[in-house]
Amino acid sequence: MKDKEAKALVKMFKALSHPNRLQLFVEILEQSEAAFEEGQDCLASTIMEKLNVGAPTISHHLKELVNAELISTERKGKFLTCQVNPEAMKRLGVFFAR
Amino acid sequence: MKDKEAKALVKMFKALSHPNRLQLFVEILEQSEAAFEEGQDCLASTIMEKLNVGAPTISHHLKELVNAELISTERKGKFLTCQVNPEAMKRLGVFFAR
DNA sequence: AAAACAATTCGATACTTGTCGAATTTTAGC
DNA sequence: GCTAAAATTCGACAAGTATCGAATTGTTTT
Repeated sequence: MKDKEAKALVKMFKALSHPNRLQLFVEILEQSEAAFEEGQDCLASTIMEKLNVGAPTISHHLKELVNAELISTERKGKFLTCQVNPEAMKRLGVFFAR
Repeated sequence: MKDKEAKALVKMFKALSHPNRLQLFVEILEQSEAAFEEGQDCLASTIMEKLNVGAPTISHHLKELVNAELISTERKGKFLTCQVNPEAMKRLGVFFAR
């Protein structure tokens, strides 16, 4: 395995290696799946209520997920919407398919 | 997702979230794949030469991989053999298959 | 039994990081 | 413009952890 690829994987795993961030990621994942029916839902505001942490912490965690390229975010006016990055899912899926 | 399942996943991700441990895991993974031809190879001794860390550190990292149920170990006399846990691979594969 | 080798345990240390409060920025609605 | 709401930035602190050296345990070999 190339060093570059290993680094990318480490970054992703690290991003998912904390309870709050994993939950954050799963929420976004499930929201994405449910996004067929309704419009995409926002986050920091919506999810902050589910997780028991403050806004600064959510912001920090989201940035790490983005930095690991697990999700991407988009500003929609006052809100911030999040989407799972399909590339990342595929990449990780392949890694564990042996 | 159940809390118990989330905790297990976090443990696995944390175990893979460090460069040396990921490399360790990948080495074991590749060794397992190559184990059809030859006999299973041992580790701390063999792998320690590839990774640039001391024996105590390897021992510590291996314990974490075992604790996360990503691998299992078996004593073979003086040596310690490692095998990837297929259950874990499947579990993680499913998680990213969406 | 003695020496050599593989691995583990134990403490200590340096570094990383999750969280918060306070202050700041950005956008919406009045 | 002013106020409220959503999100970000900043600084600080507590907790966790990767690594090492030294000492220890267990096993093989001579």
